[in-house]
Amino acid sequence: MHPLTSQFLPLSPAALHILMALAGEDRHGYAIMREVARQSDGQCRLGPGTLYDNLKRLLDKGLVAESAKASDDDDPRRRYYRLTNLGRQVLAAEIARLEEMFREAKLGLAGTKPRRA
Amino acid sequence: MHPLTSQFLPLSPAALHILMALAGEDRHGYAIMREVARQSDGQCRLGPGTLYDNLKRLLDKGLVAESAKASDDDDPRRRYYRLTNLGRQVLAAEIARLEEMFREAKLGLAGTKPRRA
DNA sequence: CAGTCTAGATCGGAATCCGATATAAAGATT
DNA sequence: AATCTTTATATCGGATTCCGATCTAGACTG
Repeated sequence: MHPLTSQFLPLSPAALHILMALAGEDRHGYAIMREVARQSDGQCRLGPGTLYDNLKRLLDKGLVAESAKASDDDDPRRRYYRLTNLGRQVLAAEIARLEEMFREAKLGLAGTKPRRA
Repeated sequence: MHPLTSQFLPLSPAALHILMALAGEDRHGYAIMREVARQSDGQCRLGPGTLYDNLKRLLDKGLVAESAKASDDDDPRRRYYRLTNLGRQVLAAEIARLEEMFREAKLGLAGTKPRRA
């Protein structure tokens, strides 16, 4: 476990979803909300309170930064966000962490008889 | 997405960890706490408040049930819990859901240039 | 017996999420 | 131009969840 990223783990569900929405490209706030809903097939929908609350915290922690506008003819109200390098590392670490645990859980689910402690 | 399980998703982190701790075998409360800490390399530690709060809710929802004692010479204070069939299905569905999203996120992380929305 | 560990459980406070709400610009339609 | 709808940022009170101190007490060890 990397000392660099472990202080940020475990991520809250909302933070995880936001980082994942930004994994592929920079997005503005409203687009993040839409992407989270899309990625999760509607299972996870962030309201504006949750989004901006979490964005603020992620900005403060340096996992996310504001990024430049897409272009000069882009909607001028939009504020774009991107993952920092740290944010990418933290997201990768959280994914690795959970996937490792899922591996073990799936082994347990594959068994049918409860074994006694 | 199965209509049977989707009403229970997304799971909160604590609920997910508890279900995973019970995936392999029945455990009593204190052992669940220890297993969660072990599975997550100490990244996630449930305090007693979180544990019993969540256990109660999982019991109410039918994802977890109390189970028989391990043996007659087991510590008599212990209360054992097990995953119900529904609990197993919900856990499997949550893992599948997250793994699918991780697949996509990892593709995004693998790219280095931010692409514009 | 005293000390330590195991085990169940509660509860007030802090943190996080929900979602209604507000404001307003941009786009579409009439 | 006026009106309606969608996009976009943001706030905030209330609800929910988590934290962890705390309590009680049994089991084990020396």
